[in-house]
Amino acid sequence: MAAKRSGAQSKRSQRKGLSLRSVQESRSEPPLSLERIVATAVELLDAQGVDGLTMRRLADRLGSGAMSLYWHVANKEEVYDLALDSVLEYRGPPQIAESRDWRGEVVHMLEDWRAIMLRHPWSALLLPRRALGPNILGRLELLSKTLAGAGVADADLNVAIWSLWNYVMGATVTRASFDLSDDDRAAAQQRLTRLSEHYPTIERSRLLLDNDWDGAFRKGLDFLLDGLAPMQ
Amino acid sequence: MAAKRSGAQSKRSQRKGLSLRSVQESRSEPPLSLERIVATAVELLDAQGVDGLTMRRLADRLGSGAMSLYWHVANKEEVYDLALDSVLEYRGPPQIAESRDWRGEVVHMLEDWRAIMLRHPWSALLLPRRALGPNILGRLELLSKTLAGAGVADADLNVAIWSLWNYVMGATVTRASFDLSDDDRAAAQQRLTRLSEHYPTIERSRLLLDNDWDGAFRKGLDFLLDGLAPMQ
DNA sequence: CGATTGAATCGTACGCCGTACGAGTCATGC
DNA sequence: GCATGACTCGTACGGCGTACGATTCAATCG
Repeated sequence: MAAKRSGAQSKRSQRKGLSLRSVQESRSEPPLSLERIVATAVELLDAQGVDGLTMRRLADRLGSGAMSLYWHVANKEEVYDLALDSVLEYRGPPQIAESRDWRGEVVHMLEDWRAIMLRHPWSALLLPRRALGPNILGRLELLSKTLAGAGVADADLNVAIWSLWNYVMGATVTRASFDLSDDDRAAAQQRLTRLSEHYPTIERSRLLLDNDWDGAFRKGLDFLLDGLAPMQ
Repeated sequence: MAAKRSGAQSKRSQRKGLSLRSVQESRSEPPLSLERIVATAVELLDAQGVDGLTMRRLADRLGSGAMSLYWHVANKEEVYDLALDSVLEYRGPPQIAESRDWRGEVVHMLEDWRAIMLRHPWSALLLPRRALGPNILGRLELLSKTLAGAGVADADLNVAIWSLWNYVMGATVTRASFDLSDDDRAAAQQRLTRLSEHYPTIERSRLLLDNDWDGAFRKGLDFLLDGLAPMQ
């Protein structure tokens, strides 16, 4: 059915875990490394979008042959996985004491999340098609812990988390898709105006045009949190 | 930047609009038509997923040469666009009188929407990357009209609509992505269990495992609608 | 009636993609 | 000095989207 993602392993990762150093010592940094590959992949994705990333281009940018990548990485899918997860690292909010303002913390976490994905629009399109990496799971865990700490019962936790996650994902994906099609902002506006000509209510509310996306995101989030609050 | 989608036109659609009949008359139905192409593309997408659709395969299934498709369609992107929009047709709820139970209507529309996209998981992955087709816009318009009819002020309409849309999109995309990676349900469970080992709260809530997706969707939706209600 | 047209089909070919395969390089430890 | 194993990469294969031009065939017109 879908893509198989199970058995794939880079030759590198098949080795147990020994002997990382040796080559490391040479003067000018080793031309290839997983870190450099992932970082360059992110650069490329930022610059060219999801379809702009090809193994050959990636290798070119790294000054190596395309096939050299496959020592460090099992296949292109793994590059996508690593690039996505690498961008989603999260160091919590200032982290003061114990469970102060849970609502503020949740809002902060979710806005940070959204901000990242809007900064890297490809990530919003990629995420639904990739496995959950450690950073994504880490964020989910943190969200769960915060809500649980705020008193949400275990039974309600799933509803709470999925509601928030879904909302953020939807807002991010939608927004990113609008950004994507804005090759030329003015032309896009025109196109949308022409499109919404026969949709009077959409037209009247200027739904597709000058939205205050950030404000709308916050308001919807507040509605959800209002609904969630009685659960604690 | 992103893909250009502007100038593309099938040779067919460049012709004004005359002379549709002629060939129609031959005995065994004409081997190719936009309708057949789109319908077959949907079949293929249902069966093989987003990446399973290729022009050659599509043509094979239609018993024609690959290049013949390009008479009816400008390029592969257009096939995606048409397939997506074709699946999203909507005939409203029983449509009784004027603005009865607006909340019930909204819930019905959104659950129908979600149901479709879960029935065709590829559509959830496609939608964020495609332009808004007439059926999608039609659904948005209907949603807007219902909310406006329920008394939501124009100023609040955008927030209301985007909140709901984002939530539905997120829920759909997330759910579809879980379905996607379930080549083998049992193996997937195992993998998720192993993954969540180091995420105690996720583990405790069994967030990734036996969720009542439908119920959770309804509850989150109710929270949103509760929040929206005061606007009317 | 034959000639012309234009709708529709399709074979071939090009440039790109991911990656299998195996040969090459080179530092290390015997 | 030789074997080993980490790492790099050239070549090649099959598949992709699609540009281009030849082909077929029914309708139209003189």
